[in-house]
Amino acid sequence: MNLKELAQQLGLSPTTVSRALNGYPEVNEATRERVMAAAKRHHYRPNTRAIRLATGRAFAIGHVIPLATRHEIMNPIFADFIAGAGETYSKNGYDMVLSVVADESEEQTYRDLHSRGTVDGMILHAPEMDDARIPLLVGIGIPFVVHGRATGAALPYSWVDVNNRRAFQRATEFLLDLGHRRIALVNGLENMDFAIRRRTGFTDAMAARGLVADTGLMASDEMTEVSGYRAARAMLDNPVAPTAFLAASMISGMGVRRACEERGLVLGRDVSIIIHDDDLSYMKNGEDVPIFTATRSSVREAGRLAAEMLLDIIANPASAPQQRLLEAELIIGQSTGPAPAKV
Amino acid sequence: MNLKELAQQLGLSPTTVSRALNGYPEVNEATRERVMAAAKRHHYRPNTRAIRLATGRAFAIGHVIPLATRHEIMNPIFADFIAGAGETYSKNGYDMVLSVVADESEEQTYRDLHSRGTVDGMILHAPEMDDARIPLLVGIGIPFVVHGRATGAALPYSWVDVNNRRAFQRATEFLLDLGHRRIALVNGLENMDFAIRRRTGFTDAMAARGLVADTGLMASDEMTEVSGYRAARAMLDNPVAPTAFLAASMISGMGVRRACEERGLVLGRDVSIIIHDDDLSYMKNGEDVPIFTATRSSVREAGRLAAEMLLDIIANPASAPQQRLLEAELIIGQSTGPAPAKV
DNA sequence: ATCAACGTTCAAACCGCTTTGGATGCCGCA
DNA sequence: TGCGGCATCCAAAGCGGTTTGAACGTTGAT
Repeated sequence: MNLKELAQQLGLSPTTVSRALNGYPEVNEATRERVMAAAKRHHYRPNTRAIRLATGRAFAIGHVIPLATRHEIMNPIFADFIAGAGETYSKNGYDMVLSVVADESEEQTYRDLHSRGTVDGMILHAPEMDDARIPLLVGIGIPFVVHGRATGAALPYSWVDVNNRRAFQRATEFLLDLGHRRIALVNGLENMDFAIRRRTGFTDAMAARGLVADTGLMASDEMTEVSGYRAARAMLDNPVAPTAFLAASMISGMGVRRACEERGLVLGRDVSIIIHDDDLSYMKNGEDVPIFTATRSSVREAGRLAAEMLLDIIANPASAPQQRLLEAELIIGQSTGPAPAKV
Repeated sequence: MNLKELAQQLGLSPTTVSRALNGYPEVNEATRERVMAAAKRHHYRPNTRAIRLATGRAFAIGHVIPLATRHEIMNPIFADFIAGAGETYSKNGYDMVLSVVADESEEQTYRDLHSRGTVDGMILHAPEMDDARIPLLVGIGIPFVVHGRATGAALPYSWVDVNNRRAFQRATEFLLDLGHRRIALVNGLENMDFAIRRRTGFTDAMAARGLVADTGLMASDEMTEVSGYRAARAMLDNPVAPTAFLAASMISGMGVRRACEERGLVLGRDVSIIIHDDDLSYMKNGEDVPIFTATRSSVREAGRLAAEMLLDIIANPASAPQQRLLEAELIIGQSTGPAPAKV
């Protein structure tokens, strides 16, 4: 059943039916109700393809997820971010179109998504320092929101981010207050902006106490269980092993823990671990009692906020770029304790 | 730049330009090249909204991801499955539209996606026993492929699945051969079809050796780290504790491991664990040496296959339903060993 | 009684492409 | 010379909505 047929059924013109259904004021209330009832009765659903062509809008948001060619890793935090954003979209009648692309064809994907009119806006994931995609999207002239920030970006743009620097600064201070001095950082890939900020937070906090972070205690890699494990194992081999670890995620933290436990170290006694907890639904940091001491910030909530911001920008294209900085909460768990006394 | 403008530039009709670009034979080769060159020069991209309306096809596939209302868990295996499917779609010029919906509004989402013409086909995720969505989609008459199967479905349908029963049967036999008798199953939610099949594989293997699975050693819950931990801890409290565990996923397996290590049990010596490994990119089961003994089957590959199957069905609507059963590989890792001698 | 204003409805154009059903010109062959 | 067949191109009619501009009947004010 399409609009024309429905109009015919009702003895009305398509114009009036369309207006009745879309809440335009110039239609008699009695008529509107008659139309609404008939639409419901016949399960009429306007064809999105036609609406999109007629209105010139896509009612869809693009998420381009880069698949690092080298390791082909699909970062699991995307899953929760997307769940959050998806909530917002469905509430507002938008679709989400997801492209998972090898990062060398990423730029072309953005261009196409826009010039072919597939989407009205995009979310930019996993920004790097001086990220080239930001000037690209600004140049293209399509509304977009970055999940994260890009240090060095010259142009203003909209973003939603966690205060990564502050989070890791606080975490480091917490460990320093517990007496730890040899603190290791098991970071994400440092071409990622968030990883740079976390490192800064870490080194700043160390410096504030007159300490320099040992480069041998700073690793940077994809945030997987295995890489967390490997990094921690190597560091524990260090002649002066660290007494505490900062891990970039729940998952790499589990790798760090595995390395520690393999040596018979007891968490919170022999060694301390603080992770950053994205509050992933399938990877909760414990229930009432957190497994890890953590800096926590819900990535799903970030997804919701970024999507809302983007829809707002689409609705008000002239408005200035928006920003939203989320503070991470410091959760005290069982994985931290006073630095062990020197042997 | 749209088709009409491009045609004007070239002094041709839109018809000819369209045909030249789409490889129709009734256009002079010289003309075609001229058109192609001009299209490239002007960065012409046909508007997808118009193509979709004109052809009556969406060139898009819908993935409806149910968000269990109770716990709102976004299963992370979706991420890798989608990465696999996404590869296939981009290769074939299809978009992926993702809806993350509370499961009570799932049925309506399927209906809408189809009747509004947003997608040409769908992938059905996480089928349950007697899943109501299968008759729904068959009734609607839209091409679809199920990732998994639904025991009890009356109508034929297309699916891609892992041989879950066989995988868990083999894993159980492996443990039995190592001398284990008290084997625990830390399963996924048993309204999920795959979990039922795994349990069957487990109990069948036990029965074949004249053993009955102890119901106290069978847990069923969401596959999170915490629930794996809790289940294992409870089982280890059992007067006759299990000497081996079968865990439904890498993640719940890590919870099981945590519970074991908390008791000072050494993996592969005091206790054995076998997991099912979906070969998730961010959660590899070790590198050269697997962490866990596991039944492995790449969910990303399943995504690729399901997408290919679906596109094939869309291209050949009259064809019979297709099926593809993938066998899991048994990977021997460090987490299993002979059953400890009775004390 | 006249006419502007209003409320309500409609015909037709339009969005940007595909596709049907010719039209045109040229060639070879009878 | 005439004509069927072929290669090539085009005008126009869709696809299913939205939106513009106008028509029509009523109403109220003058």
